[in-house]
Amino acid sequence: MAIDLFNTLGGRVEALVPQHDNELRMYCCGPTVYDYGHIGNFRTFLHVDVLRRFAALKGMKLKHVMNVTDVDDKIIRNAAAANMPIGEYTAKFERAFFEDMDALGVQRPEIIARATENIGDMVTLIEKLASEDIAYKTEDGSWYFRIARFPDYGKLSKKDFDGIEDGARVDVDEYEKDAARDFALWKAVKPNEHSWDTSLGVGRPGWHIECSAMAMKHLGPTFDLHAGGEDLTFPHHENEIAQSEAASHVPLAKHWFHVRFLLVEGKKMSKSEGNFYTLRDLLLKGYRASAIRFLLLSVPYRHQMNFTFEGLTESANAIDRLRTFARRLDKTEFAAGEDAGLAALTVEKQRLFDAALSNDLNTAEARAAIFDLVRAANSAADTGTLLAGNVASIRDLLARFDSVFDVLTDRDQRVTRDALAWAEAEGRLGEAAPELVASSSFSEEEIQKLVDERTLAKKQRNFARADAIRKELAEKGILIEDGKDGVSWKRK
RNA sequence: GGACCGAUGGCGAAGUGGCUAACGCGCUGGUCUGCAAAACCAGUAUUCAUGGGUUCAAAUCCCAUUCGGUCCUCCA
Repeated sequence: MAIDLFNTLGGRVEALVPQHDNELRMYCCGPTVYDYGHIGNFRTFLHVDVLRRFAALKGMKLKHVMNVTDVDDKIIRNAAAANMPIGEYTAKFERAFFEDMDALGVQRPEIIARATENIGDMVTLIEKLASEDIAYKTEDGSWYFRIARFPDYGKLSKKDFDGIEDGARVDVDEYEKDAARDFALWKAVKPNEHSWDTSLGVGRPGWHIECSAMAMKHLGPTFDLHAGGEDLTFPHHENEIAQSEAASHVPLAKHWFHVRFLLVEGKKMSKSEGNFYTLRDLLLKGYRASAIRFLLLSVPYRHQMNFTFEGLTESANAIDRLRTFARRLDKTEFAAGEDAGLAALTVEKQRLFDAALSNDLNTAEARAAIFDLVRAANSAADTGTLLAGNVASIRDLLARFDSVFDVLTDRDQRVTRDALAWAEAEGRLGEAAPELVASSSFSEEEIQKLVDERTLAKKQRNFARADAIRKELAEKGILIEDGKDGVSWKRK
């Protein structure tokens, strides 16, 4: 079964079918490494992650290229402000970016392409465009793309560029361009700026050219899918199409995948609204990485989602339900045999799970299928109709779910510890929630000692002491569960 | 100003012409438990922003209004 996916280019849902050898060749616009990534950035990368994981589940091979923009205006400005060479500055934030991606369980693309390491390919592409008079050089030494030479301009963003829109801003500084909409391919060097001395002159690449050059270098002139946040549709992706297709004369990408923006507490996320959060901000507030991942994935990628703190708590609770069930499956000795009804239900839920993701990556419905299974299986376990022969298929479906959602394995403690260590190194430990700092310094040995003491007290029917210990642990975020198979605990 | 998207229970959210409007969280009651927790069971929107219209039938299609969002040159 193919994956049906909305294609911005066609404006409708179309089957995603790899063109070569069942290998999905995809390019995803990556980060500009000038600061720490925020949750809006990660919503996009997380949904691209779901796409690649589900494609792999459907048996496709993956060749996923992501760029790292490590030279641009903001980088130059910020590095200068920090009095650092841009390479050192971007290395710091690139490292932080991948740490965050790891924290959220986002798989690494097969190929990471840095702009500064591919200048030569960009120059070659611009020269090719220049040879056809599509690129032209202005008096200051910059190079621009002549939009008049690319009739398809606007096909992705569905814009009609005949005439200038009312209210549209037009950059009056760049008066030397032939047309207002012509965009920069190569920017002439300015004083004290990082630059490259090339056949085009001394300067640095424009924003869009890196993606065209690196995508075609690694994936060929036409590949299966190109992804990014919704804002990139125009001008970035439109310009990429223009640059690439004007040179190659074939379509750049078959499918264009755009992830919608999120709201934070019902409003557009912005620094001035005070609702702008990096991943690290949230970790220091005590929210778990898995809850952040699950929340960001719970609303399908084409819908606007409202990111709230209440939602994070809900997601953490929902994950606890799943993890508790997975533990129950592992720890319980089920009676021999197989319940046919439950076996059939498991098959049906797997069908629904796959169908939901195949239907334009409907993560909300896929999730619902798994919760249906969990309720049915818990119920069956309670009434004794979950039998040993049912366990394997239920476990398989959970694993299938987790190969896409990746929230069952608890990596949260490690991620939070790393975030605290980072905060300490950066002198930002004061931003961390106090109970988080207290809880993380509470070792497993200490916890286990108290848990054992409580178990002993219970045996002696000293319930006052047992309850006091339980309360003490609860205040440090440790939750005790007395089960049939002994006492266990978990961090809240 | 122009183009485009959205509004579903206490909260998040699926569903886009036809069975009792998924699922998660929360809340209330019950079972279990020394008490809890976990789990299960029952209850929790006669109703899908508002007002009109089309249809045998609308949360789903059409029009208007209100509100939120994206884009209209470097923001995921």
